[in-house]
Amino acid sequence: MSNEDGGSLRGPLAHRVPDLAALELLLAVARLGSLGRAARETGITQPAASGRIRSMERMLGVGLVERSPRGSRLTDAGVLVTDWARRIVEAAEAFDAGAQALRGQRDSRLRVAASMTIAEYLLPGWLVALRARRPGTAVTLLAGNSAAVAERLRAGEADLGFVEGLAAPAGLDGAVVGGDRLVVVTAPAHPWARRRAPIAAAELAATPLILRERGSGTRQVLDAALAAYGGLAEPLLELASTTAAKAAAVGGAGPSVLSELAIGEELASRRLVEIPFEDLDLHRSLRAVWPTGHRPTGPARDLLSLTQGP
Amino acid sequence: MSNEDGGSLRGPLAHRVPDLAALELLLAVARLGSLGRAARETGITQPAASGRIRSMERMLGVGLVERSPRGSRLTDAGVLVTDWARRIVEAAEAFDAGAQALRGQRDSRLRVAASMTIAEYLLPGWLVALRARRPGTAVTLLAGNSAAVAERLRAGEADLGFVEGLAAPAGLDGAVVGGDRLVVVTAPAHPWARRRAPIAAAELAATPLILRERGSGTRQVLDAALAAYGGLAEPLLELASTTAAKAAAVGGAGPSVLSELAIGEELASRRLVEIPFEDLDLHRSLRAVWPTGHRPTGPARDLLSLTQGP
DNA sequence: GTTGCTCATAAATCCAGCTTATGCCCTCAT
DNA sequence: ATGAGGGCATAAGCTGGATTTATGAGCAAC
Repeated sequence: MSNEDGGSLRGPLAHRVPDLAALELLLAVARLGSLGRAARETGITQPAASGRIRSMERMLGVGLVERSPRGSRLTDAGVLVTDWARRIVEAAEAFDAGAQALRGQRDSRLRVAASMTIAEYLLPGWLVALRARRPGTAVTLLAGNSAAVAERLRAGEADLGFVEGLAAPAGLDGAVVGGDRLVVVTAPAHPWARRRAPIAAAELAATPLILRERGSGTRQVLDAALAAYGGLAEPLLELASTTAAKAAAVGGAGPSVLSELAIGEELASRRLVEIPFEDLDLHRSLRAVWPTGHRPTGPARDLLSLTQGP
Repeated sequence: MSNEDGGSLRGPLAHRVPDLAALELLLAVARLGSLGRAARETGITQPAASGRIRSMERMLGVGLVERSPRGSRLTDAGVLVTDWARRIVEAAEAFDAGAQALRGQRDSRLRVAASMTIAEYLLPGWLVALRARRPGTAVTLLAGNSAAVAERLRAGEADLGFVEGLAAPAGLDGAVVGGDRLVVVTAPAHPWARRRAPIAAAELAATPLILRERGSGTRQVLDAALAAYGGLAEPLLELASTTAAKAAAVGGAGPSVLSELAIGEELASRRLVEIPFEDLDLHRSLRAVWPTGHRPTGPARDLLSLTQGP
């Protein structure tokens, strides 16, 4: 009776989750219906594919593929596993698209400057879509705050920018490509999570919160909105990154106010719960921006068209 | 000038994305501020950690951490990469939680039966949250259609079930834990994507669509809703899985009607666009269910409480 | 100055996974 | 029937990447 129970923290994730190559192979098998064909597509030999699938099945303790002399089909469990695997692969594709842009090729055809929030949460998805639609478009990404983005564009060092905020920076034209909203969140165990009535603005203002540091975009919006209600109370914690603030809130340190872009996953899995509030507008626009008069063309226009919802 | 451009399909993802162990290590470095501490936490030696980070930087072509004699901090690029990496790791955690449940331990304390859709898209997140709140709860997952879920519960072979549909199956009590909605989608290039007016129910009924096979939950809901408008036209394609239907729609084969749970990613990256329609209610409830009178207790109650939104 | 933390480098080792080379099974067509 | 072809499994040998141990060097605090 060692610690071989169905528990959780018995080792690094990498020992319990197959590597990307194996997951991609599984997706190929699901799509092509044959280990051999999947192997060929993946650029390995058939025995290698056979072995990889087998070791994946051993690792998970579940049969994934039903082999037959005329092909392979997924088992019921295999269908589920394959769908879960697809999530990992999609996240990896976003990572890859982002990382490639970060690398900053010399011969880049499209130079994008974006605020941190957008670069973190939205841009990778857009880059994946752009890659699907216009393969071979080399993209460079520069991340910085709104002022830095504006500066790059004015200096001609970027072709297209993305910023969040209430208005487009001076000297730049723009188009709204989406919205963001700050939400009040707590861990599910916090008393606020059991309230039925919305939090009043004044109560929110009077409560010590977990916040980003003064100067961050999130903090500025909140400061402005609560100014009419006496301004923010002394923060409970003041942290340098959205991630740190999120982690503190998840850990139950107290209520926080964060961008809904940053906490989708946490809300879905109920590591955080959203607390309704009233009398406040914590929306902000996400804008694509470009130098006044220089309407985007070429690759920049391609990317822009991806971001504009129907 | 080989194909070493900033393109896309120059090899398997695994060659351009670090493995899970490296990504976890990066997250640990970000959290702990030191390669050595991160190494210890990850269960490897300091030189191994140093090498892993270095090879990751070489792979991505970007510096990620700034080393100093009294610790390491992330670079600007490192912050972005770390956030993107976190997405992959979270997807891997969901995979792991799901896979472990699929394995079906003997000594399981909680046996869950769920419909495919819920097992695919929602359950892994719930299991991650459950693991965080009640570590050591061993969960077994059985996936099947609504009838199979009901059967398991009545036979006492499962403690808690999840089904989608308009009403709880006979003999079972239930509670709504969420909603699902069928949406009309096309590839962005499809003429419908440029329409401004919603699709009328009659027009939708008359159009050949990419659909799941007759008998699937999705198909049933759509059939029922369109019965009043002359019923569904002959399908354009009839496919055996949601994934296949999605792939066909993304490929531009035509319009499809799919669960919004299944296409979140595709909508966000605009590989698919949602087409508004009118005069139809394509909502369906997601319910937790249990044998009449046997209100869930223990681990089942823990899981149930996770799924009920505020 | 010494202790303690940080990280980098070097050399030896070890293991995991690949490829090549087979063999068996099944189906289909001749 | 009987061969041809596609599909998968097994065995053996090899290669390379990643790890560990051992050590050195830089900086800070006492």
